[in-house]
Amino acid sequence: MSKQKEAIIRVLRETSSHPSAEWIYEQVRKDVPNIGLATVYRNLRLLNEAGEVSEIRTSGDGTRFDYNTRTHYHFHCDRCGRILDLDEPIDTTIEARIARRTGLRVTRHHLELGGVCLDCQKLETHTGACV
Amino acid sequence: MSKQKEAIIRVLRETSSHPSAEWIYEQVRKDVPNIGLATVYRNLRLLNEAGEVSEIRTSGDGTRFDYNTRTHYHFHCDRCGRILDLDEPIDTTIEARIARRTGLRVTRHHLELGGVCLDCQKLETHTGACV
DNA sequence: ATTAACAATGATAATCACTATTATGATAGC
DNA sequence: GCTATCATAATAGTGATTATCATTGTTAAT
Repeated sequence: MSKQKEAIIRVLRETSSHPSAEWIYEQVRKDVPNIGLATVYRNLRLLNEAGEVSEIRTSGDGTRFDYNTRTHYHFHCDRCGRILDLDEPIDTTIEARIARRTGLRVTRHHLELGGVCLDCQKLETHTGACV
Repeated sequence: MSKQKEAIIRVLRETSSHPSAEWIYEQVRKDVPNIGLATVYRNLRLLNEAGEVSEIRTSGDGTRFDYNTRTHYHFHCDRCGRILDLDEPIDTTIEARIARRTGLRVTRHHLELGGVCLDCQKLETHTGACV
């Protein structure tokens, strides 16, 4: 466990957002100024393979990382690109159900909702923009 | 509507797979041999913006395209990368439900299951590979 | 038919996110 | 102290996608 890896985990743990590798890099630089971007990518990949973080591939923006590896659902704002956690209850039967019906081996599932977040809706009202 | 755009749509309509831009490019070249790769990308982007095709961003493999723009759910094989359509019934209430509960404006949702497809499972048996 | 206006193309350069390479520095066992 | 090991920093490289731009259709008016 290098100080770089530690710093990356600390950044991930202390944010409730779902940051990109680039953003994580910027934050970690405050702790470890001469860290390389490749180190961030490498450790994020290793952490993902070890199941300590999970990758989120969004529609439109790049790859994001999540310290919370338990299955949960996401909302993606098409305006600002932010990802929010939803507290929608997890469908615990769908993987087995589809596996039984189709024969596929199902090991994960993810639900993504999309639209406009509260902040971006407020912004519309203030500016009078019509969408 | 150029003959290039037409050919791209034809390829998309005639395949049940969820092809990458590169694959579409290879197919369209049979019709329009000297089409440029950039033209394929440009038209795919335009078609997506016009809502005539939809982009699928997978975990691991690149962007895929789907001529079917009606909401439906996908299965992503983590071995071969193929995407299959599921005939799981669509949850028609979730968008409104979450919108009501959270205030978010919800305009779309997508469910992705992941695991190992039938072909890749067969392959395991034949080779005796242990996963 | 000719021209003008304009949209779409093909070729290629550039960009972006990410990965491989390589030489270096820290750490631990001998 | 010396060497093996491992993660690192720096940088070059890769692959997918996008921007640029001169050229080529395409259409409409003359």
